[in-house]
Amino acid sequence: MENTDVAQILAEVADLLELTGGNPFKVRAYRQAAQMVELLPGPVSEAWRKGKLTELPSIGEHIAGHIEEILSTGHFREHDKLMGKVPPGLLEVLMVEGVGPRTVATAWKQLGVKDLDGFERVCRDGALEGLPRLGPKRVVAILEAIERHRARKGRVPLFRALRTAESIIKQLRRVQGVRAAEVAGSIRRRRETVGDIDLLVSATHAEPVVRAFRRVSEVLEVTASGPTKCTARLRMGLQTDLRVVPPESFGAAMHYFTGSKAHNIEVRTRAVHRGFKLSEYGIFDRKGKRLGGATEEEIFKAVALPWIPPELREGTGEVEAAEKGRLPHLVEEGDLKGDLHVHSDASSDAHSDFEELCAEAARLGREYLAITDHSQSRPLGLGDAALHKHAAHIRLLDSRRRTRPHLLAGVEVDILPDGTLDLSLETLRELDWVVASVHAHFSDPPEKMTRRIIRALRSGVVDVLGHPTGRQLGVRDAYAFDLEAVLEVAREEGVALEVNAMPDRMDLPDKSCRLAKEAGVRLVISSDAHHASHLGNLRYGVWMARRGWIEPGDVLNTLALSELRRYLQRGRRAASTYEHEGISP
DNA sequence: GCCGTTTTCGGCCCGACTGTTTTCAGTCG
Repeated sequence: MENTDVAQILAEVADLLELTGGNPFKVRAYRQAAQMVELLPGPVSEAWRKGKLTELPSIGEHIAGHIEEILSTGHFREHDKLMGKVPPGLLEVLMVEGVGPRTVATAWKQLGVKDLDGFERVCRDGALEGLPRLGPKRVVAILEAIERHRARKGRVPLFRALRTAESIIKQLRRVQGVRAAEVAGSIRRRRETVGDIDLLVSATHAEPVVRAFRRVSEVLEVTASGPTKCTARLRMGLQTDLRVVPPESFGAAMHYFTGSKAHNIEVRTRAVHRGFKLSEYGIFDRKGKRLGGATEEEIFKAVALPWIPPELREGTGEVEAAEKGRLPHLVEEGDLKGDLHVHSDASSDAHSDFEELCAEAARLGREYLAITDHSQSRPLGLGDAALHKHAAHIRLLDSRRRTRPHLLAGVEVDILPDGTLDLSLETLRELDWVVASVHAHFSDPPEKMTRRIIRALRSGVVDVLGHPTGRQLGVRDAYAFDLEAVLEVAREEGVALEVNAMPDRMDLPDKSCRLAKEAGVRLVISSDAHHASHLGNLRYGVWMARRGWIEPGDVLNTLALSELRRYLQRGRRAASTYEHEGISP
């Protein structure tokens, strides 16, 4: 039982309660608890064993008891009971954007809708349109949203797939005779969403590995199984393919099953041009003599290439770059010196105080943290006066601290619909670090969104644009705007773009990272931590950056604090080109 | 169901937007 499974059960209880008209505050309690569990970096079962569940924010005595029930029995009676009352297919209907519990409950009770197909049917045949507050425009919007939902389906965010994959790998490594067990496929390439899980094992005898795999608790149903290969559907919904190969083929198989398809075709073509044959079993010459295959390095070497990091293997120029010795020296998590987007409990949606944040950041070896709580238009966010006080408090605290991490006084200020900022420029100028983000009005038309963001970047007080596309993996697509126009302004104004490392955001997307680099815009890889435990999530941002060919020099927070301070002084703070208030959007 | 320098009861964010109405319900962030 993994965090995701527990979180899913709790979230489903919230949905089911909502559909049956339960107490909305109870609904919210379950939802918050689910999110807490989902984003916990360590296993929730460990917190349970140590009796520390109730120490987590949003988890009280009741829900801790429920989690215990789920972990120890695999079931939650309350959940089963609710599932008996509500058609389970309705949960998927709730995931359609713009469709909430009231609409679903109405369609269910009045039209007998039981699942997404049924819901689509009543949208199309006009039955839904007659119901209260449901006119033609909404029905059209809903049908479009159903289509988007269907397009997203079948892929899950990397962090979910990775957790399951790593858990299975750990179990396979314990099987006797296993030399190595690794995750391949799009997970290894660190794509932000994953359609299936590819697992690869090196062993002299395949059968025990396949047998063990079939018995793994994550497996729901085995759909195909042979002596060296097994395909199964997992409880979490994805399909997974296991391949067992002999040690002398492991590198070739890793390369083959890591992909991408486009990358493999390029490398294989190179092999053919040299008179070789490349397959998942190895690389061979014309006479069938094995030239290599135990390691990936042997494969690359045989086709006269240096080893290419998996994140680059998308067939987007990495082979050519490798051939010319121009592969980027990709950024690594260890290059990051600090974290420049962190919420303290002064933000209503965050849970850790300065002390907890500093302790965890110290443990992770961070040299500095920028405390960037929300501005006033967020619920309970900070206004000018409150932020002034907050910043003073942060600086005082920092001056008293003798150890790392150092604290920077910052803010995450909202970019309002007209492109102005949610705090006075005077206040913002005082701060060490300003993240500016869009948090509302996501559906502005692209031209308006572009103008809105550009106006914010021209304010002369913004250091970085936070989670630039607003996407939430598996939930919400990026909002539409002209990235290239924004990049141009960002470069002119010396504003960086954030690579937000929240596992369900990973925003900036990889391709956009690459565009930013080409446009001469610096990046900042930040955790956007809302709890001390989230500070460890930076790797998700690093992965996106690596997929975007990003090197340490492209990333501001690879700078030591003294260098960062120097950079900020000669950067946009020196010359503001724009008077914010007077310009219309 | 959670939470508490407004602490064990009684709050819990709330305004904007949209499509639907003719004053507002539902959804979202």
